[in-house]
Amino acid sequence: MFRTNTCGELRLADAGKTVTLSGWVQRVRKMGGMTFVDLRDRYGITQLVFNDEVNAELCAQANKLGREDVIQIVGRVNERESKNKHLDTGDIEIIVDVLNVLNTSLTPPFTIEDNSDGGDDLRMKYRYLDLRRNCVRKNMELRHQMTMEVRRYLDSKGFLEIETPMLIGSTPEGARDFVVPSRMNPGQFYALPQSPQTLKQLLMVAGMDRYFQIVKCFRDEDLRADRQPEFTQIDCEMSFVEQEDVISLFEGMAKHLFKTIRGVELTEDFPRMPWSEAMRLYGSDKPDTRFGMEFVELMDVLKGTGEFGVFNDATYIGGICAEGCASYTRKQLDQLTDFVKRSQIGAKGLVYARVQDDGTVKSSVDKFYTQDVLQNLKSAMNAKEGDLILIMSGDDTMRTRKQLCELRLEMGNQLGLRDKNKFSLLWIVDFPMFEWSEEEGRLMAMHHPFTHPKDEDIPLLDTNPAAVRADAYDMVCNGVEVGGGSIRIHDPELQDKMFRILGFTHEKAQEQFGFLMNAFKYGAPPHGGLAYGLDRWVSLFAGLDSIRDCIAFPKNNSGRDVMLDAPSNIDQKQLDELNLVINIKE
RNA sequence: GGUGCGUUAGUUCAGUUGGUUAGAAUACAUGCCUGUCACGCAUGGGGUCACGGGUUCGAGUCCCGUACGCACCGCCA
Repeated sequence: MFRTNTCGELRLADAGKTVTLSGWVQRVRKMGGMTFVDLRDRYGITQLVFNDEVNAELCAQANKLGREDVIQIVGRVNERESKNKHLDTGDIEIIVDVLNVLNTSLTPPFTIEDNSDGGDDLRMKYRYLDLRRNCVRKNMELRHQMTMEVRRYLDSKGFLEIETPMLIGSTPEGARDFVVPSRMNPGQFYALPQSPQTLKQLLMVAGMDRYFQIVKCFRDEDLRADRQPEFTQIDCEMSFVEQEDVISLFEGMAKHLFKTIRGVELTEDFPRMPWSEAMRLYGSDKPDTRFGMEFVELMDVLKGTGEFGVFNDATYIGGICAEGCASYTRKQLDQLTDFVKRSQIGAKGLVYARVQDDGTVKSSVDKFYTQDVLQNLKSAMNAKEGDLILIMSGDDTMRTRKQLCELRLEMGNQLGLRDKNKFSLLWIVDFPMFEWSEEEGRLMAMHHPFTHPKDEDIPLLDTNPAAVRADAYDMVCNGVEVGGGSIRIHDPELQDKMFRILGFTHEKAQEQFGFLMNAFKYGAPPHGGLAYGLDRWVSLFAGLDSIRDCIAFPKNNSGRDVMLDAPSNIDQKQLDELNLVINIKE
């Protein structure tokens, strides 16, 4: 038997017992005639004691131990003379009688401690060592607990967990597919699913009226701190439901997770915000509502009321009010201006106005406006003495709002309004059905082509498709899209019409999605669903900056697994079998 | 495809205006130490300053390019 107990469970009550423990050597402290060893496993740390006077040979053996050696010991649980409050097992120690070295370790490339000295790149290369660290292991445990609670909740609601295939057909609509060559079908390829979207709809046709799956999805797009090429969705679909049914059931799941994982009881319904409202107030379809600072449109106040050409030429002028920031120095304001001018935000400039203690407004455009106009600005912004008004303008409303959104988030950061322990959830609803793609020169589905238009907007499909809204909904928490879904089209004719608007010919639609439209001809029930991003949920609950930290073996920024050194070249034999020729352009 | 920042000891980093032998901390090794728990003390080993080119009497330091990493934009139905 390798162990009678774990390294985290022995307490004062166990004093006197003879136990066997196995684990990794965290640290060896040699005190001369006495040696202490911290023995670690995933449950905790237990201190081992070796005494030169009691057993010189054993103590000498302990002195030779190195970090991360794997050992097994037999010894007696002893009450400590001086207790360690920082350790759960800090009241006891083990007086060792037998020491077996099960395996030795090279000196690890970074220290296996909470505050490791290792950088990200190195940690990823030796991820199996990184995972030994408390803080990383805890993320894995949290992830496990969350998936368990998800299964518990959905099972209690009658959902079936059904696996769908990983090798499916490629669809050009949406993200770029990862593809897998087929040996048995020369020249043909499988694709890895971007999501099991069509498959879960087919399960609805099959009568599996409540389905879920905790499932890997694959998208061959560039990575970010919150985006991995393979990520995990909690994918769900239900039949005989309307938008309201889906929202309330999955709001229930969010509440269940908050309650069971964070101990937070959310009693209120999550607010609903139409997409157009989110864009108007926050310039984003995933607003961080932990703080206010909503946009105020200022066209009426500032366009044509003064000699400032930038505003007079603008098609959108918007402002935010930073409470108590009138004391910002010139340097701070210049830094904010630099922030919005950075190429990624790309604004031309920033206008600011301080509300001074005497109620007058002092702005960077004073010479163009009368104090009366500036007072109008103050009241439009609902600003008070000591506040700072920040204004951006442009000739592209969406673009300018997006820039103002970045500024708002930056101000939120500077003012400490984005507290990781505060959670602000809401639903964004009434998304537009389509958005115009400059690149493709056609309308694209904003959600996906299977999304049901709002019933009252269906007539607009023929006359003004750009104005059609969809039965689509996203759940947003702290500025992160944690999930989204929609009611789907179950009428083959409506689906066909949708494809036509998206620029598919009937033949092309049949070729790519014929399997779905054919299935719809055999009695498809009304259905809809939602998918939560598991990695983002775990990150949110763990307070992580990157989803990488809650994934056991993540990819780096370039989509590489630096531990496995994947992707890699394959043998010519493999290429031949697959009828593939490598042709890399210089 | 693009923007910004970075790359110096095993590791995390510092390195002044371009100037003698490139430092610190930590890790590692050795020794001392019987109650430590970030133990302490002493000693020691450890460097292709990412790579290639350029400027210069002289480059870790300045310039150009490449590679890699991170953050972001585009992209992500």
